[in-house]
Amino acid sequence: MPRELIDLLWRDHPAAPQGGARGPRSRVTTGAVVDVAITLADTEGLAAVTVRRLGDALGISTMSVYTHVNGRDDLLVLMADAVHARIPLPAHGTAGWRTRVRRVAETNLALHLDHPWLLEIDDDRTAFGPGTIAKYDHELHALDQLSLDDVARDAALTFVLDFVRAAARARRRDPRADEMPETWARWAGRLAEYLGDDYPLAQRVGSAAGEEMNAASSPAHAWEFGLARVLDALA
Amino acid sequence: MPRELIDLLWRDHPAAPQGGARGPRSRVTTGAVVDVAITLADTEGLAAVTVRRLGDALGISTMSVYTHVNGRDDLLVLMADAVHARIPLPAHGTAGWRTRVRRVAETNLALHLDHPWLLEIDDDRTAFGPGTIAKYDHELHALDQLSLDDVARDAALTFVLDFVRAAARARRRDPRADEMPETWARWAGRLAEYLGDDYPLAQRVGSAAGEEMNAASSPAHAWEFGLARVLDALA
DNA sequence: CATAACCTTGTACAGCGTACAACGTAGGAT
DNA sequence: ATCCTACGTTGTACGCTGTACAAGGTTATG
Repeated sequence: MPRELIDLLWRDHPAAPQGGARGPRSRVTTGAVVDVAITLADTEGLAAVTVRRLGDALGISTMSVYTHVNGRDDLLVLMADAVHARIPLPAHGTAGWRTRVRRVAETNLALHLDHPWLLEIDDDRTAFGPGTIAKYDHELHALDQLSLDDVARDAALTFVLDFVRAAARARRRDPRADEMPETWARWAGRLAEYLGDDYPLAQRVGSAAGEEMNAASSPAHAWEFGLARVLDALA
Repeated sequence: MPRELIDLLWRDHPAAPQGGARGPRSRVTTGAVVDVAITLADTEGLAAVTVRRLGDALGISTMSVYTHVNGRDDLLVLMADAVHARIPLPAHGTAGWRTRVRRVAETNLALHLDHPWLLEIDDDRTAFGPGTIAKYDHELHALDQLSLDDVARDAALTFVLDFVRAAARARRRDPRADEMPETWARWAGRLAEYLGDDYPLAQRVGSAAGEEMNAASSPAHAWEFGLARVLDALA
C-alpha cells in the first residue's frame, strides 16, 4: 500500500482513495493499527510501540503492518492526529475569552496527561491531519473576542499551547523515578561535598523547589499560577 | 570505570575521585569524550552520536568509550551539563530586572540555537551538574529585585526558560524540510479537496501563519512579541 | 619479581526499522 | 469458466543500535 500519509490521515473522508477491490481483504484496517498503537503507547510508553510488537498485538505479521502504515514515522503522525480527533470540542457559547482560553488550556493539559508520549512526537506533518485541523479551528475561535489579526491570533494560541506543553513536561513522571531514592541516597553526600558553601541561592531555592515538587498540591498550584500569568499576558 | 554519574559530572572538582594509579593511563579523558560528542551532535545531530561513531572519532575502540562514560544515557547528561558550563555568566550589575531577564532569555535562546539537540535531552539528573547549577544560580539572581519567595522565584525562572525552549523548538529546522516542497506539491491539491469550505478560520489563519513563517524577519518578530508578553506576565 | 588493579579490545547478543522476493487470494476481463 | 492482474501476507535478511562479557596487555605497588 503506497498510500500517501495525507490520504491515510484523511482515510475516513469520502474523497479518500480506497484500497483496490482485487486480492484478499485486509485483515485489519489502518484505523485499527493506529488505535492499537495508541493503547500500547498509553500503557507502556512510546518506546514499546515497535513494528514487531504492533504486529503481535494485531495478530498479523511484522511486515503486514507496513500494508496499513508506511513506516514508523508516519505511524506517529497518525497517532497524534487520532488523539487530537478524540478531543471534545464543545461550543464556546457566550463565555468570555478568558474562560474560553482557560478551557482550551485545561483540555490540552488533560490530553497530555492522558497521552504523555505526545511530547515525544515532533513532526510538522501532523498539522495536516483532520483531527489536528479541527482542534486548531476550535481553539482559534476561543480568541474571537480579542481583536487580533491572523498572524497574531496564531501566535497567541501558540503561546498558550506552549505553556501547556511545558506544564505537561514538568508533570510527566521521570522513567528513572523508581531508582531515584536510592540514587539520591548515594549522591546527596557527594553533592554536598562538591557544592560546599558555593551557590547559596541555588542551593536554597533548589531544595525549596525540590520539596515543593514532592508536595501533593504542588502541580495544581503551579498550574494555576502559570495559567493566570498567561491569561494576563494575552490581555 | 564504575564511577558514578555524579562524580563524572564533577570530574574537575578537587574532591572528585581520580582514576587509580595502576594500569595504563587512559588514552582519552572523559572531558574529551564529552567534547567530541558535543561537536558531533552540533554538526550531525544527536542521532549521529552513537557509541561506535564516538569511538571512531576519538581513535579508540567502541567499547573503550565505556571506560570514560557509563552509557549513552549518562553521556547525554554530561553533554548537556558541559554546554551549560560554557555559557557566559556576566555580572548583572546595576541593570533592572527586565533587562536582566531579557539577557537571560537571549542567552538561553543562543544556547539552544547553537545546540538544537538540547531539546531532545530530558533527564532530571542534569540538574546536579556543576555547569547547570552555576547557570541556575546566575539566572535566579536575575530576579533579585522582584520580591519573590523561593518557590515563586523558581517558578518564575521556569516560566521564562520554558518560553525560550518553546521558541527554540519553533525555530529549529525540520529534518524533513528538504523534501517538504515536493511533498507539499503532491499534498496541496488533495488537502484542498478534503477541506473544501470547512474550517474557514483555520484555513485562513493557518496559511497566514505558514507564510509568515517563511518570511525572513518572522522569527525575530515572534521572539520579541513573546518575550514582551513574558516580561509583562512577571510584573 | 609477583600481584593486583586498571585500560583496551573483539566477539556476541538481542533488539530495532525495513527492503525484498515469494506466495496465495480474489475480483475483472475475456 | 478461465486467465490475468492487482493486492495482502509472510519469512528472510541487512545494517544499525546499545552494551554484557571475557580475554589480553600494561603499569604501579607489595
